[in-house]
Amino acid sequence: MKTFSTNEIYSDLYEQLINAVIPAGSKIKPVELQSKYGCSTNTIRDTLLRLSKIGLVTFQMQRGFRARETSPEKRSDIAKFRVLLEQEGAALSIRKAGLDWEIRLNTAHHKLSHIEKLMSKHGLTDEHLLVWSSAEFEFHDALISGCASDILIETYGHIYAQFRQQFVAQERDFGANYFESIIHEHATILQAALARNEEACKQAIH
Amino acid sequence: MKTFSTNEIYSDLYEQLINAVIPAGSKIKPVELQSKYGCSTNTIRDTLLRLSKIGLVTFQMQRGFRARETSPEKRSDIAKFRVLLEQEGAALSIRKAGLDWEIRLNTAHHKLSHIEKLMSKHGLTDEHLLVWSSAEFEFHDALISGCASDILIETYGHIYAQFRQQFVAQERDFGANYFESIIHEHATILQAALARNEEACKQAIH
DNA sequence: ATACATAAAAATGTCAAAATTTTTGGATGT
DNA sequence: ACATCCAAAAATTTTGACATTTTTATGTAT
Repeated sequence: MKTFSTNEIYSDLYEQLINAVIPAGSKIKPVELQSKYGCSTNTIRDTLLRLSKIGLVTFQMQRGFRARETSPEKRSDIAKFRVLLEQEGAALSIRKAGLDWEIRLNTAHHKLSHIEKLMSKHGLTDEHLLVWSSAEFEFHDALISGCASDILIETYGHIYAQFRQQFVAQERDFGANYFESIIHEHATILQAALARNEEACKQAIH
Repeated sequence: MKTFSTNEIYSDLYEQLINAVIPAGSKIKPVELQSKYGCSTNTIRDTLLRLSKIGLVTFQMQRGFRARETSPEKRSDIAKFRVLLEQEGAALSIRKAGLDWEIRLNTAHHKLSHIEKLMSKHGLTDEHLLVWSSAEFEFHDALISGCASDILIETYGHIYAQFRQQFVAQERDFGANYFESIIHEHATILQAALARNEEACKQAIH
């Protein structure tokens, strides 16, 4: 049996959580994962505590761990909060950041755009989705990366992960034009950002 | 020797961190705390992992724990971010919240105000400072409590704790009029909030 | 002196077992 | 049928020992 390093366990659980392989709200029992990863329950516990920092996992004393719950209200809540942070981060970037940022953003969009084209041509394989997933994050992360606020960037990372966790499971059936509109949105954001137009960018993010 | 329950260990460390008894940036070694709390190093580790969720403690694999670092830049960063969240939370509360919220906010301010009067009359004992500390949080928490966004409230709690951690150590020497102005600011915020004036409230928070 | 390699010490991480707490399932009585 | 109590099972937490990694100290060569 393959043995996992602690970091691999962390990454694996992370993946499973943001892709809702471990469904939102479900209980996570160290004993059950122990055999899968070939380690002690303590190591799992340790890892889950670390994941609870991002908010993917909730923890209560004597009650163990759960994948963070979801509900229509929570999804709306997290989506709005994400918009708030991204708007602020983008606005600050537009105001403060220099050429480095523009390049970084452009590069990230280029990558993302490339994958999105592939996906709209061929179907949506799980493999594509995974690559797209990280490229999409990198784009949004690049967008706010010029804001000069570490705490905003850090928090955004957590919120983005939770956003994924909450939505992926629900929105499995992307309509054909769902992707088209996403692609268009990304382009609009890029355009507004590079034009240094704060208001247009905020609008586009929304 | 007194033995501590795990929750007591957590609370005690929490207090020490936000009051900079454990100075920002300093290393935290489980082995050293073990004797103080009368438990195994693993229990300390566990507790520190939980504290890292709030951001009071940073953790790196194989490098252990530290009280979160501070610097002028970081203080400015966290202060700005706190303002952002509080402005948004207050604005949403003003827009959405009902009578309950007004009452809660009023009550919190009343308590806070009471303590602040005591403090400006008599000096600043450490004991007073502790009570004030929690009353101040309750006021700001009440202010955003009507925003109907759990994730904003949760995040604000973390940021507020970090804010305390970063500033308490630095600003030990409150000038006499420092407190006067704080008292005035709280009153201004309350007034604007109850008048349902978003812009004035945002201004006051700033 | 500085840099580098190495050995000793300290700190951190992992484990399996024991202690504690919560949950489950059934028996009893209302 | 419903609630309550109890015992068994399961899950969680804590522990102390052991393995691994990092840090510190020491000695050697440039």
